[in-house]
Amino acid sequence: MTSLRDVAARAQVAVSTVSAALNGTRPVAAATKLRIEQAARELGYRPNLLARGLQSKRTRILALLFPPPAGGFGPTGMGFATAAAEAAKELGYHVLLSPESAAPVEELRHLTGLGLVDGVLLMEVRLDDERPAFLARAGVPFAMIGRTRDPEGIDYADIDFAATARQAVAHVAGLGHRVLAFVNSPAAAFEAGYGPAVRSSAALATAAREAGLDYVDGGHAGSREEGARALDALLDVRPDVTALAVMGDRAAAGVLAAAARRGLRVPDDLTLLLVLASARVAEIFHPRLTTLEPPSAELGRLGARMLIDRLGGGGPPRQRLVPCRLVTGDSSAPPRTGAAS
Amino acid sequence: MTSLRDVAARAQVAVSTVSAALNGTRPVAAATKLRIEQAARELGYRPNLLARGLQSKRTRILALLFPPPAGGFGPTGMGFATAAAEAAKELGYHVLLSPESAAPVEELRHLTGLGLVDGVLLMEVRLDDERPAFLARAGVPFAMIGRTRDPEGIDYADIDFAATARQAVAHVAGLGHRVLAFVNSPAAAFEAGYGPAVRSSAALATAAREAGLDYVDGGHAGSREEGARALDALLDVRPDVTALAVMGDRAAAGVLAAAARRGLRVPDDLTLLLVLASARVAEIFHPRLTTLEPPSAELGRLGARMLIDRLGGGGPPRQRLVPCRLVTGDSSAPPRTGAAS
DNA sequence: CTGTTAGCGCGTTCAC
DNA sequence: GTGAACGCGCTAACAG
Repeated sequence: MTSLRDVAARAQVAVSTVSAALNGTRPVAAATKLRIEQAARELGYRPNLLARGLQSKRTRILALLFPPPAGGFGPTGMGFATAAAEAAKELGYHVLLSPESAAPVEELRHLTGLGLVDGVLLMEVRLDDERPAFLARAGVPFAMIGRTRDPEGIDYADIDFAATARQAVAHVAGLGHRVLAFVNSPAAAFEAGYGPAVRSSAALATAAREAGLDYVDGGHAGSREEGARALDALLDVRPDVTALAVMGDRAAAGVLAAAARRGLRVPDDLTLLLVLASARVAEIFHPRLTTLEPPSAELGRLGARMLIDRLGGGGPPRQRLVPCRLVTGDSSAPPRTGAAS
Repeated sequence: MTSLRDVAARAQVAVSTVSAALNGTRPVAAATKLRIEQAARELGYRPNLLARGLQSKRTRILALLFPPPAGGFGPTGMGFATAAAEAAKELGYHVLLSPESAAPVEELRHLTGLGLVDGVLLMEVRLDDERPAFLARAGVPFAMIGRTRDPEGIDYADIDFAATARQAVAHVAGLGHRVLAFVNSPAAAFEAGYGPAVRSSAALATAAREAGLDYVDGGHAGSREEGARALDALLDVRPDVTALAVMGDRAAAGVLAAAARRGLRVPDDLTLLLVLASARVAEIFHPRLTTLEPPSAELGRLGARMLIDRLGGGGPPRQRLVPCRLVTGDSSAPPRTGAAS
């Protein structure tokens, strides 16, 4: 562990001069500066982050809070995390992975009290999330990936559900469909106020109406079995549905299975859209599903950048909405003529 | 930010006494101790990790190194990370997420030079990985999730490929199959010495031989297209193959598609096994695939524990192998009588 | 049993 | 342009 002092000794200068030379805090003669840099290089000097943080009150460490394993999107969580960590690294920051327990606020109080992190990045934000309120009150800088019901004044990056829904509707309407149904994530997620669950259905309904399509609520499903039941229930009531969006890969698998069981072929008899799943996952379905891929990496990056900018100073809150990417698979096609009543 | 001094002032004692009382470093009179604890509670005191780390040379922070996004297992990476972070938290440690760039060793040199982390947890270890050697030389404590070709003397937790392969072979042999083929991950991964790719095929071949089964090398595939081609190539040469293990979900999707195209039904005409994919993923296939689910969470936990134990003191290196869990889906069945020549 | 002192490695005043 | 001194919050010596 070579320290500033070692470098100073080797370069024959005072410690403070080395600090100044390396940080550019104050002017240092070119010659001595060179000597110092050389000495630092030879010794493989690395500033001790702890000492620096202790002194400067800035650790350049961000906490990334993520919920218990089973929650929400699943695989895409990793996308946020790695992208955020990478973006942070580019800006000279580190990311601390903080798994959340049952008592998120207590957890946060503890974590932020340690003086270890400069700010917090929130994932899986619910509409009425209590964490933002706590952090704001505690004066801890933070940003959200996702957003609360009323996120005014808070930095966040979230999916642009409205644009995404319009995209989806345009896709199916362009193919000639007149009716769009949607099977949402499990009721529990919806009732918990989980953003994507609540906003997806609302946005799809609105977009469909605006485009003159008939929107049908296909209920909720989380498992394969529930997905199958959802399709059955849906078609029993609305046999005129020719296009269906599904949130959640397992539910989609169930829908596909139930469709096959009913003798419906995808995409000939039914157009299927996966909502908020990666193209990688959409591709393992048969047929390959058309999907609205969430911009996980982009959101992670944005979240990290926003938070770091915020640490740097004031400025108005930044709020970014990014639409999903429509990746066309083999599950979309024009409706069968005469399928609708 | 309330500090030790504040607590000391409030409790009318010296700073060092507070430290001692809170850490149990040295005996403190019960009465004063109580007073101190009360004061600390009232002030909401949290020890500053930076100051503590600076003094004690132990930050209680672990770095979790993970490779660039696209690599290896994919989704399961998150399993390692969250489990490791949770296990660490239970033991009073934090986990720093460190994305790895193209120059892993330089990266490590930098990271460990910062004095920020006590130890390093390595993921996605290759057989001839250079990182363990560097860390050992640098005297940085570390543990691996996965293992090198010769991991003697190093702490690691890895998949028990031999046991997993025996399990797979027993499964198909128990159904009556006599021939087992294996489509491995992309050639690039194999040639890079990526542990799971290399060890899976070797273990399956050995296990098959021991059980008296015929083992057939089905080549490599990473994408859906490659998976399809792999099946075609395989069956052209060995039409007697009735059981097939595939590593990688996209490749498996291709195999399934190619099988359908050839008029082969799964599981009636072909038994399909997914290797090293989560049950969650296996479930979205149609039919539900039988899978060997990697013990990601368990490995993450073990890795974190081992590393922390190592920091605590010496002791012999701990090396743990954990088999995958066989989750039976709807893709395994007895071979069609007369299918083999 | 408790208080005083020193120092972890760094940045930042100040004098010079 | 440079150096000496102080303090960030904490732990670990040593006195008392």
